[in-house]
Amino acid sequence: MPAPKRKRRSGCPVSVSLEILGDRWSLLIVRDLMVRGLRTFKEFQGSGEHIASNILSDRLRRLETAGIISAETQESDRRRISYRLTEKGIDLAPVLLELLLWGARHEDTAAPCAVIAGMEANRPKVIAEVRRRWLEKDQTPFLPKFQDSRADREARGTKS
Amino acid sequence: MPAPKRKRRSGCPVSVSLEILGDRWSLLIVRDLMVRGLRTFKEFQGSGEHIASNILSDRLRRLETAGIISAETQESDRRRISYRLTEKGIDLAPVLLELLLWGARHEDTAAPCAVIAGMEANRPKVIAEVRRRWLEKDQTPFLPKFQDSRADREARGTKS
DNA sequence: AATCTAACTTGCAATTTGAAAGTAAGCCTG
DNA sequence: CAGGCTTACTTTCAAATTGCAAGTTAGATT
Repeated sequence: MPAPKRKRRSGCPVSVSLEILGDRWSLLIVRDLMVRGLRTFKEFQGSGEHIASNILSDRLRRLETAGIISAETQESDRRRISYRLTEKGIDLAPVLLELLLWGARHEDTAAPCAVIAGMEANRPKVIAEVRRRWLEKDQTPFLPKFQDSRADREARGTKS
Repeated sequence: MPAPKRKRRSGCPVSVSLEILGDRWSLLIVRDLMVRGLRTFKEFQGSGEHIASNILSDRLRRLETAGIISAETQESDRRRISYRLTEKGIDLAPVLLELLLWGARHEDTAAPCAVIAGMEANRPKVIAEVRRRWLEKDQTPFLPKFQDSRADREARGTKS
């Protein structure tokens, strides 16, 4: 309902969503906040995909401008800024879940089949759990880091 | 299961999906194929968001390489190339649907509330219908073009 | 006071985008 | 069957974006 931004390419909701989220990094930050319990700049940097600090800074600003995350300096250490998903941000859970399921089904990823099958069969439960964790500020990781893909591991195994 | 591409940022399925789909255009082409019945280069160009021809060409190539669409030159006119979603491509329906619902809920778009509410309440039916149309090559548009947003219309109404 | 740390900025080269113009293959018309 | 159209691209080139490395600044720590 809110936010009449600048000029849009079109009024199509898909197009509008993609203007906000359509890049290689924004949804990864949302993922880190949503299912990995990460909160700070430094944690995002160490998140495995090696985002450059200027890009991370830019994306955090855009996500905040878009109302998807909010920033708050921590009381205990005022250098630290805690980022948190807004309601609009947590509402991206279904998008992220479907992206995860699609990637796991059609690409070579490090996600265990059993986990994926479980999520696929219980979408509403997964969403509800993610949402509950957000509400209660439960910060324990819901999903692990999925270190590397099968291809990567094999490449390492069969060295050269 | 297939396709061990080149080097991945990580094995996380979300990250992998975003490496393939994470840009402003790819999913719009998928949308045009999935719900608007568009098939050809020219039709995509006229789809409302004004994609440049070099970008469109590049994205079609990438989507084909990724196994999301397939290309076939038409018998009737061999200049014409018909693009079609593969199974992997039609499996993006849930991703697109969730992006649509999120955009419609949180941004100012041209999608009628009633339509959105209907889709939100009947996700499986919407997906099934989209899939059925794909299987049967039913080309009649499932969703319209969503000409422009409320903001746009108001701006035009209150001219200057 | 000196050092460390977190979250940025800045500089700059390399890549990507986007608008416009060009091209090549295949149709179509007189 | 020549000349003009149409479709699907390429090419060109300026502008914007990315990514790496090297600062910078406010605040904590020793």
